[in-house]
Amino acid sequence: MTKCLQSLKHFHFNEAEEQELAAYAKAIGHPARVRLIRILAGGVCLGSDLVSQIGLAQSTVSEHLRVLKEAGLVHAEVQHPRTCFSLRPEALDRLQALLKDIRTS
Amino acid sequence: MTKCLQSLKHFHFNEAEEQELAAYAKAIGHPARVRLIRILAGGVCLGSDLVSQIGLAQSTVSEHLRVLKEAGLVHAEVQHPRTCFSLRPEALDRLQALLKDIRTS
DNA sequence: TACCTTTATCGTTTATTTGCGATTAACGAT
DNA sequence: ATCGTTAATCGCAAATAAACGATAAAGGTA
Repeated sequence: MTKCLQSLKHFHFNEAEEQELAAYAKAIGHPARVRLIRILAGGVCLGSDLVSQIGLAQSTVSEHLRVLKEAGLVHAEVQHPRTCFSLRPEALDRLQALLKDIRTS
Repeated sequence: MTKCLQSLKHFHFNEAEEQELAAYAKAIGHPARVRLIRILAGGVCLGSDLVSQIGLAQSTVSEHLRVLKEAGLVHAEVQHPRTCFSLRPEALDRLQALLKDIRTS
């Protein structure tokens, strides 16, 4: 009841970390992007292969990959005319650390 | 390069788990909801206190709480006229497990 | 130079999300 | 029975996201 009011005083919210966590989560918050991440967890992959694995238009997959790139979860290395996509494990590490911290913040 | 094509064969995606992970992530994917979760990680809290902690309208906070409830991350116990909100740690456990599994799926 | 392949971007449509004020519902207390 | 308090819901506007087809860009190759 008042337990809450007490503990609130001690919060010094790290707004930057909150936004960081929210941004990661938002990027992962779509089934197609979860699938992309899972595929990439198995190793690097060309965009065209990702497109054929996922039942979505090439432009749609490209957009999902852009979101993942922007969030720092995925890396793209262009080797014309292809692009080699890979997961950035540090990003997942970071996300897991943020999630863990949330429980003791 | 072809590494991807090889590994793709072995995937038997668990679509249910993908959607589960995406749903959790989506719910967390907003700074206000991250903050709500962080507050609740410190203990149960009344809605009115949450509203005053977050600089948003009561209806907006209520909606964010609804999203978190719907995702199973938060529990609400009505004690009229108040409601006591609390975190559901099992949900965070589950989310962390799903995230961990993503790397070895 | 003119193709070919692959990915990114554009333009559009539709759906979802966010945020707010106003209202309603629920019930305990007066 | 009325009042007060608190949270949920409604109705709306604005912003953002999702998806697609079409087009463009970027280089290698013939």
